[in-house]
Amino acid sequence: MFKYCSNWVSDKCMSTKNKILDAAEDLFAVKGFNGTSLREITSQAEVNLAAVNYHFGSKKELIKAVMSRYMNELAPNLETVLLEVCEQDKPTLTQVFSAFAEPLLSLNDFRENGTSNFLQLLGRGYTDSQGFLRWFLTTQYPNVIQYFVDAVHKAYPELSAEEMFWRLHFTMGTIVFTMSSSEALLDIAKSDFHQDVEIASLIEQVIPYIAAGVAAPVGGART
Amino acid sequence: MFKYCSNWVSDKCMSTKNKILDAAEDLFAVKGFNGTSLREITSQAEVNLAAVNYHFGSKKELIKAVMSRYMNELAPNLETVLLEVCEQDKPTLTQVFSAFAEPLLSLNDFRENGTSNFLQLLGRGYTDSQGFLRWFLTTQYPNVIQYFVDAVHKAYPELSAEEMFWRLHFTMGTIVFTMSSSEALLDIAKSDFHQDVEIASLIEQVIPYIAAGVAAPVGGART
DNA sequence: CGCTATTTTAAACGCACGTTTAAACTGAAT
DNA sequence: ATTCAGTTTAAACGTGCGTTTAAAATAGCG
Repeated sequence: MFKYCSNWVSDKCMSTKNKILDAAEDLFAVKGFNGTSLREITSQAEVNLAAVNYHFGSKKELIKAVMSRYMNELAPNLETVLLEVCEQDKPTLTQVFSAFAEPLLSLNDFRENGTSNFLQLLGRGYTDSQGFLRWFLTTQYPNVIQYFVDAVHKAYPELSAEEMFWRLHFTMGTIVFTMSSSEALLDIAKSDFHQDVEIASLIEQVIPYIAAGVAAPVGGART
Repeated sequence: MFKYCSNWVSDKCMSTKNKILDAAEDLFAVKGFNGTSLREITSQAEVNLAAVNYHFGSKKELIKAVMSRYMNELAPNLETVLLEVCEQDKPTLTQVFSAFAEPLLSLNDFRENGTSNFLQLLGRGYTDSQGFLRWFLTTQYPNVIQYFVDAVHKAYPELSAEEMFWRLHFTMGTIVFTMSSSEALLDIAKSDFHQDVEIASLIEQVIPYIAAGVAAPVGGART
C-alpha cells in the first residue's frame, strides 16, 4: 500500500497521476484553486473521484504537485541564466529581466500553453489561499530569488534594500496580475486592435515597463 | 414588503444594512469574495444570517453594494483631479499618477482603513469570480477610465493606443496586486527593515515606479 | 389600542464540496 | 492457479454553503 507514490511506480499509476496533474493545471489556471472542485478535475481527467486522494493525499497536496512540476523544470534554468547575467561586469536591468524570457517561453515545449498556464497559476497562488503558495515557493526555491536579487543589485547598486524589496514586489505584481488576467486582456486587445497578441509578445511588452520601473530614480526625483 | 430597500428607508434597516456592508467589506478584503461565507459576515455584523438575502437579495448583489459604496465616493473625486491635471499644458506622468493619491487617501476619512480596504477589494475583484467585477466597474464608471486615459495621453502623446492599453493594465496590476497582498508585504517589510510602513508611504513608493514604467521609451529602446 | 407594513428570527432546504470506505479489479511473482 | 500489493471503483459520509420559509417581533399610524 504505497500511497502518494513517486515517479518510479508502474505506468498505469503514472498515467493516472499525470492525467490528474494535466487536468488540474488547466482548470486551476482558468478558475483558480478555490474555484476548481476535485469533481471537475477528475471528470476532465477521466479518472475516478477518489484518485486524487489516493495518489496525492489531499487537494492541497495536488496544488503543490502541480506547482512543483513546473518549478522543478523552471528553477534550474532560471538559476543558470541569472548567474550568466551576473557574470557580466555591469549588466543592464533590461538584460536581467530579459533573462527570464527564454526559460519561461521554453515551458511551451514542456507542456501545451506551458508559459501562460504557469504564469496564471503563479498569479492564482499569490492571491488565493491566503498566501500559502507564496510561502511554499519562497521556502522551496530560495536560490532563484537570491540570484535574481543579486542580479538586480549588480545592475542597479544604488537601489537600497528597502527600495529593492518594494520594487521587486511591484514587478511581481505586474507580471502575476497581467498573466492571471492575460486571457481576458488578450481577448480585449484582439477585438480593440485587431491584432493577434501572443504570450511571447506580451512578455516583450512588459520587459521595458518593469525595467524602467525598477530603474526609476530613487528619492523622489521626477520623470 | 419592500425588499432590497434603498437608502430612504428607516434607521433600523440602514443600521442592519450598514453593519452587513462593514463586516462584508473587512472580510472580503482579507479573505476574498469566494473565501468569505455569509455566515462569517452576519456573525461579525451581529445580524441574522437571512438578513443578507433580505436586504441585498443575494451574495453577488452584496459584493456589488460593497464596491459601489466606495466607487460612488471615489469616482467624482477622481474625475475632478484627473480633469484638473488635464487642464495643464503638458502634465507629467508623475503628476497624473500623483493625482490618485489624495482621493485614495481620503477614503480613510470615509471608513477606517478605507484606502487599503478598497485597494484590496479591487485586487480581489480582478482575480476572483472570473472578472465579473471588472465588467461591473468598467461599465458603471467609464468616465474615470476615460479621463485617466486622456490624462496619460496628454502627458505622453507618443504612446500608441496599443502600448497605452498594455501599460495601463501593467499599472493596474502593480497597484492591485501590491495592495491585495499589502498586509503580508507590510509585515515582511516591518520585520526585515524594522520600519513602520504605512499605506501612504507605499503609495509614495509605487508612484515613481509606475510613472517610470509607463514613461519607458517605446519600440525596444534599452534602459 | 389595533391594524398594517416592515424587519428579524430560527429552522430547514437542497446542493456541492473534500474525504473516506470497503469491495472489486489488475497484473505480475510464486 | 493462487496470492497479494497496487490500483480503481461506486457509494456514502459529514460539513458548510447560499438560499428560502414561515412565524415572531417591531415599529408607524389611524
